[in-house]
Amino acid sequence: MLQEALREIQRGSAEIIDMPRVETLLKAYYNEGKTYTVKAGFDPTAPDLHLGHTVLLQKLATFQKYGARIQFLIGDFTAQIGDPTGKSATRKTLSQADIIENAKSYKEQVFKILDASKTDVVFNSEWINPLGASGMLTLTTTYNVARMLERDDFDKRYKSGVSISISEFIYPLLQGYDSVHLQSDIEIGGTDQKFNLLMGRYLQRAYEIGKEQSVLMMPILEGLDGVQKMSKSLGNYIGVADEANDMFGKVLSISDELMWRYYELLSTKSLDEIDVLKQGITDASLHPKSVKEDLAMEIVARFHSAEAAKAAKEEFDNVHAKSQIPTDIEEFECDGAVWIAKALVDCNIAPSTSQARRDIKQGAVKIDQEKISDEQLQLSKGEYILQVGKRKFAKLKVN
RNA sequence: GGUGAGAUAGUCAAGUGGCCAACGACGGCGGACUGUAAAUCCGCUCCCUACGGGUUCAGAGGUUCGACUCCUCUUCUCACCA
Repeated sequence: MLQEALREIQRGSAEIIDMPRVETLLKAYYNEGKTYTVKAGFDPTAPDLHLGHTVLLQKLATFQKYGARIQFLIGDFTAQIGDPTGKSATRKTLSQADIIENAKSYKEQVFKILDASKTDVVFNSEWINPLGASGMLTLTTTYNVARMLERDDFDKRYKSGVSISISEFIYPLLQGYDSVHLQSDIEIGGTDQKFNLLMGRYLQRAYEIGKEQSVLMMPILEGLDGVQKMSKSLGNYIGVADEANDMFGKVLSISDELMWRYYELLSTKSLDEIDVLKQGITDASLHPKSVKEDLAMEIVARFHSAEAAKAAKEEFDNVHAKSQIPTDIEEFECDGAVWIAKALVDCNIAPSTSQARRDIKQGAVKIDQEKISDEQLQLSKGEYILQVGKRKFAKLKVN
């Protein structure tokens, strides 16, 4: 039991600092029923989560399974500074109302994964504001500039002459102080957070609270392309709020190799179960596609429902395996005869008439399942199902 | 503060007076093959009801029949020096 717990906790992690202590905590849980705390910090600015964010949540859920109480920290105070990740420095400050609103949508999304009864949602302004100037000073005396400059991106920026504001130095200190206040036993975060995570450990020692948190770092999840990290701006993400059909399709579009990565980081299947799947593919008793479908079903079910997952799979089979038209297509209307290229643009399935013409020329455009080749085609009165490529559909009603 | 280099389409990167809507690579899109996988092959990749027209090469002027290419100023980036 303990061994299994340890394995699941280590699963997929990039690095764990002070694993022996994690072991001690778990032993205490199994032997004496003692719980422990695991902290993870989140930015209140972006409640728009994608699967990359859920890697961390998934790990927290694992901890919950093995006796942890989660400190879900919303960094409302630290958000005013902005983590110095090297990106363009200043970000706009959020109003109190915004933060509350964001926190609310966080909860909606997050508790699809986490057990709310074992989670405390906390805001760090709660204890940072009361610190006051003297508290802040005390905090800053615990560290020095030379060590602060050890942080990789500070080092690079300093050497290349890019400005670093003093407030950015404060950021890691505050994040570390959160761990002091919360008396966290373990903190988890992305690998890019290493410096800040270790700061928590260091400050707990400096403040002599009688423990030093262990740190568990999760790797950054690759996006659909399998190369770059999953991010909204790269467009290679699966959003937790994505439509069930979309989500299903996106998961199925990943490569076989990436599938295992997703299994490891996102699935709730145990490592043993996953090994069985891998074995099945090796000896050809399982088809990779069906294994991928299982993963897609699991993910869709998590954020929607089991029924939605089933429906998504059926829809997918219909559309792709049997190449039928999807059941749920966006509808448009227009008046009078319409030029086909214009119609494609109006229905948002082509970006410009130039592109639409090219698509037609290349045989990518279908009307009611029939491939067309005439760029000059005029659509007269009636209803049409327009299609560009394999994925873009629209229904157009010409009046 | 001084000196030098540079700013080209989604990104990187050619192009130094007409052959330039601009080589190439990547990405993206489409097609073939498939499992809407990967790999591979082929085509497309500024806009416009288009064998033609329009607007592009940091910005503003100028020289020229003609400029991404030359000149001036402006803004920004980078390197070296201080």
